[in-house]
Amino acid sequence: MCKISIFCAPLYILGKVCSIIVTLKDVARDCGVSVSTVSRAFDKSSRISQPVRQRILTRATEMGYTPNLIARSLKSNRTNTIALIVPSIENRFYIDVLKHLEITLHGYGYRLLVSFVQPGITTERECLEMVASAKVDAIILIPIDADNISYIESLSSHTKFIQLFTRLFDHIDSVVMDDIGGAELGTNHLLLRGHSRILLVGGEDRADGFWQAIDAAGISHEQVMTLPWHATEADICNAIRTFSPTAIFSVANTNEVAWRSIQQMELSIPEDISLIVYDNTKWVSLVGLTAVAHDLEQIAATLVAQLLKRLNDEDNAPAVHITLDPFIIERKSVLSR
Amino acid sequence: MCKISIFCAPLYILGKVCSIIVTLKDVARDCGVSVSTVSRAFDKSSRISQPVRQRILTRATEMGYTPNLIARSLKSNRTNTIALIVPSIENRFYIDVLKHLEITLHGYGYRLLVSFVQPGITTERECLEMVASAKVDAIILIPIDADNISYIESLSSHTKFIQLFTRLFDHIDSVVMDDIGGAELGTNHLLLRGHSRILLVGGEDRADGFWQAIDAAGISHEQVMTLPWHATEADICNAIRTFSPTAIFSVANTNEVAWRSIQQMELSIPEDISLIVYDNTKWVSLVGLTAVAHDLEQIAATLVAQLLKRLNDEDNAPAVHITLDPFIIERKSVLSR
DNA sequence: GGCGTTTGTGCAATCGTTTTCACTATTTAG
DNA sequence: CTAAATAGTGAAAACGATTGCACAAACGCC
Repeated sequence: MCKISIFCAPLYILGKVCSIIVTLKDVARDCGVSVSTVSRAFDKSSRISQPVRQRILTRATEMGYTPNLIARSLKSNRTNTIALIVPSIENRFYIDVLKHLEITLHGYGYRLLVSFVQPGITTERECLEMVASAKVDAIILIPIDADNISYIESLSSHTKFIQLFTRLFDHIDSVVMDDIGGAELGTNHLLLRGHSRILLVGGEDRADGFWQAIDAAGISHEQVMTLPWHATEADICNAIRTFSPTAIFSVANTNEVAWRSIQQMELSIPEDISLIVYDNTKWVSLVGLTAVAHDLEQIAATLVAQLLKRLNDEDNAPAVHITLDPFIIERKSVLSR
Repeated sequence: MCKISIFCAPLYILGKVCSIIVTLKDVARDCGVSVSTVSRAFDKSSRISQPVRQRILTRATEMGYTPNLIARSLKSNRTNTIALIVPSIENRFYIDVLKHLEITLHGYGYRLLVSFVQPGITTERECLEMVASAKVDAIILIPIDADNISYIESLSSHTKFIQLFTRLFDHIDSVVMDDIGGAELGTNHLLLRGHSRILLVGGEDRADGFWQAIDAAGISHEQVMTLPWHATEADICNAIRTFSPTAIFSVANTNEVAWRSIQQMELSIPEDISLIVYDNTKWVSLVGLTAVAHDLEQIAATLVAQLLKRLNDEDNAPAVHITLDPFIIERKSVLSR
C-alpha cells in the first residue's frame, strides 16, 4: 500500500502524497521493460505484443502518467496546435469565430492557441513572435493592417499560415467573406422595404456594394448619405437631425455607436427609424436588430478543411483563395413602408 | 550575398528562399563559437565578454534565429505560461476577466494559455489534462461544479493552482467575490429607491444576501418573490403578470432571459418596471442597465500578485484566501418612487 | 615573480520523448 | 528441415536548449 522508493513516484512522505512527475522512464522501470517499449505501448500503430501493452497501459494509468507534450513536440517537431491571432478582444464577433474554430479543430485532434492583440499592451508582431516560438503547426491570421508584411513573409517560409476575413498575401491561403456583396445585400434589404433615404455608417471599402445597390435602383446620390468608420455619436446624431434618414445601415465596427445615437435621440426602432447592422453579435440579437451575418460554422469548417489539406501537403500546392457569402438575419428593426 | 551552404539557413534554392529553422547550433557554427556561448549571449546574467555577445546577437538576428521555447521549457522545466480554464465561452464576463488577466500577466513576462470548456465538446477534465500536459507553470481555475475534485486534488500535488470566483478547495489559494454582500448591495439599492415588491431571479446561494437585506428592512416575505436560475422566459413573464413586481433583480446568468421577458411583455424600463442585474457585461452597459459589478482590474491584479508569490514560494506556505467586494454601477434602469 | 582570483570559453550531461537500427525468438514457406 | 520472413524488444541517437564543471588566460596583490 504505502510503497517507499527513491525512484518511482508517488513518494509518500509523512503520510502526505508528494507526487513527483511520472515519466516514461518511471513506468518502464516499474514494468521491467525499456523506455522504448513503453513509448510504443501508447502508439497505436507500433509493433508491440498485446499482453505487454495492456500491462503497461494499466500501470501507467495507475501511476498517474501524463505524456509530456513538450518533450513529444521537441522530438516529433509537431505540436498539434494551431494558433489564432485575434485582432481585438473587444469585438464579440471574434470570440464567436474563435469558438467555432476551436470546436472544429478539436474534432480533428488539434488544439487552438489563442493570442489576443491588445492595443497598448501587445502588438500583432509580438503575438506572431510568441506563437512562432511556441512552434505551432500553423497560424490562422486575421490581418487588420499591413504592419508586419515582411515579417510574416519571412515567417511563412517555415510556418504554415492561413488568412481569415482579409486577403493580404496572394501566396498564402485565405478564407474571406464577400463583404461588398454583403453591403449590397443589406442595402437591397432596405430598398425593397421602401427606404431610399439611407444613412450609411462606416462603409469604407465595403461601401462599393452599397453604391452598386443604390445605382442599380436608380437612386440619386443626393438621397443618401455616408459617414466614415470613425464617426462619433455626435456626428451620427447630427446627420439624423439634418439629413433625417428613414434608415441607417451600419457596417463593421460602428454598430454600437449607431445604436447609441438612436437611443440618445430617443427615437424608437423601427417606428421612427430603421436600423440594419453588419455582423450578428450577441447584443445585436438580444436587442433584436436585423443584421447581415456570417455563417461561422461554415467559415470554421471551410478554413479548417483547407488548413488540414495544407498541413498534409508536401508538394507545395499553389495558394487557395475561398470566398464565402453573407446572408441576412431578419428581425424587427426594419420597417416596411 | 547569395550564400549556399548545406549547414546553415537560409538556403537559397532556385532563387526562392527555402528557410530552414535556425537553431543555436547554426548560430554557433556561423560565429565560430560553441553552442553554450551562444546560449549565454542571450542570458543577461551570464559571464560572457561584451564583444562576443554583441557579435553573436547581431548575427543571430540577421540569421533570423528564434529561440525554441519548446526545447527551453523541456530543459528548464518552466514554460512561463499560466493556464486559464474558462467555464463558458458564451459568457462575455469571462472574456473580460481573461482580458485583464492576460494584460496583468503580460506585465510580468508570463503568457496566458486559455482553454474554454465547451458543453458537448470539451469537458473541464479534458481542459485540465490538456493544460497539464502543456506543463504550464500554474493553472487558474474557475470551479463551476465539483466533478473533478479528486483529479484536481492529485494534479495539485505537482502543479500550482489558484481558484477564481469559487472556493472549492481549502488547501488551494483563492480569490473570490463577496457575492452574498453583492446581492445585499443590489437589494438595498432597490429598497432605498422605494421598491419593496421585488422579483429575484436566479439567486440560489447568493439569495442569502437578498434575504438579509429584506429582513433588515422589515419586509414580509410575501411581498417578494423568487425564481430559480433555470427560470424560462415564460416563467418570468408569468411571474410579472401574476405578482406584478415593481422591480426585478437578476442574479448571475439570468440577466438575458430577464431582459427578454420584459421586452416581450412590452414593458419599458424603468417606467413600467425597474431592473438591476448582476455582472456588468458589455450589452448591459449598452442597454443601460444598473448593475452589481466587479472591478476586474483589481481582481486580476490581486490574483496575479498571489500567484507570483506562490510561484516563488519554496516553503509551501499555507493557502491564502482573498475576498473582494462588488460595487454598484448606477445607470437608468431603476426608478426612484 | 609566484599565487589566488576572476573572466571567458568549451565539453558534456540532461530534460522526456520518438525512432532507427540491430538483435533474438518465433513463425511461415518451400 | 532449412531458409526466409516477421514479431517483439532494447540500446542509443536525436530534438534544441540550459548549466555545472573543467580549464586556460588574464589580472591583482604582496
